Amino acid sequence: MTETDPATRPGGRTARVRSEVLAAVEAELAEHGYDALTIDAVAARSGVHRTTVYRRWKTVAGLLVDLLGAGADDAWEPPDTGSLEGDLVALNREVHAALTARPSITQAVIAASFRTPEAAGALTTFWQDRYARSALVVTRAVARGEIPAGTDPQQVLLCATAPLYHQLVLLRRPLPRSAADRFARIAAASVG
Amino acid sequence: MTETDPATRPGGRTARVRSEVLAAVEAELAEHGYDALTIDAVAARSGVHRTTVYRRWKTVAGLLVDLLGAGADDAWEPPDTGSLEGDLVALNREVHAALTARPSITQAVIAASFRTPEAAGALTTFWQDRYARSALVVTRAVARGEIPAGTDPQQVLLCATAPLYHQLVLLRRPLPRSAADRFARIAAASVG
DNA sequence: TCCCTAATGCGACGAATGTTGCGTTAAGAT
DNA sequence: ATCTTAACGCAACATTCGTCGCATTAGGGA
Repeated sequence: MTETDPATRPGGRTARVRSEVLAAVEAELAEHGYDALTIDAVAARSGVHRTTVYRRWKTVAGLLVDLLGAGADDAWEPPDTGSLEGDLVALNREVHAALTARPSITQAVIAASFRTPEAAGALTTFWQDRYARSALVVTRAVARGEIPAGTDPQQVLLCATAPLYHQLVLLRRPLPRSAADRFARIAAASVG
Repeated sequence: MTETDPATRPGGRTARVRSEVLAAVEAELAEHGYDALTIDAVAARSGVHRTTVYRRWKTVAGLLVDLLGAGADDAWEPPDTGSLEGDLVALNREVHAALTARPSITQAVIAASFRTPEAAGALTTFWQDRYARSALVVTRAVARGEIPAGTDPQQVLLCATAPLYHQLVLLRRPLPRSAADRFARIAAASVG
């Protein structure tokens, strides 16, 4: 099952083109932001022809989805600090870092998700996976007897991370990391 | 100071055109959703000429911003039920209703805010105003001695409403109204 | 090394999008 | 009732976006 489809050629030039294009996307994102992220601009910067980008990625959203996938860590695991509060604080700091990075790929993909269904699908899949894995911090806390059994993991995680997304993405206002920590503590206390 | 700019003509035909166009926007939004919301489609539906729409509203985002402004209630006040928890529950129900309406103008404007800066500005202004007014429910609770003085209103409000936006807008998953109530209670308890 | 063909490059095309100049209509002041 | 001109209608134009057919390049197996 390790064999690849013989009709495809992922090596050599194809791989080089892909990395060049994705690098161009990131650079363009850093310089001019998501608004100026055009297929033509990416193609021109990468030196790859317009048609090639259109054929392989189809849309701007496709480019961002690929970039998100390339950067995604399949081995990602939620932090394990020994306490629910510590875990949530660490989680929130990851989210905070992802949303305040410049350029923030997450922010760009969120913006793209409002344009094409594929980007929206990719994003919800990504988050669904992340939240499913993160549920571990809650079940561990239950196992430790820290919080009552039957606690809904999704509710705790939403309570912790949602304010960050809302403030930084929708309200578009700055949020210090200390505030991120505070929301994590509130979420932990809400089930304590 | 009640006199209007003599160089402008808000009455008669101009007003009629505006209402026809905004009605077309809402109808188009209800039928085909935000994706299909094109200047041309709106113009064709309203019977107004393309050029007119381009000149007065410039972009799709401009149309939605105007629609948001037309629907905004300047006399809006936060609910006053007598308790912080009751107020927050009522507030969350308003947010929940706005986000689950079909079509949801709020959802459409959020989508538009990721395209053009004007829409983003209009939205942040709108929310800033709403959150500023909503702070009253917290200060009232402080005055009643329900919660300690010095409580940050913004933090409480974020804690209550953010999960709704996150789940319904970004995660794109359904959220029953009972869950909205629950998040309001958590927010109230976090400062109790 | 040679051969097959997937992947890319290239140019041209059509469609959608946005702009401009000018004539026409009607709001509102006199 | 008359006049001025803001707002609108109209058509032509420019630009951007996405697609298609065909030539060229280069992976990777024989």
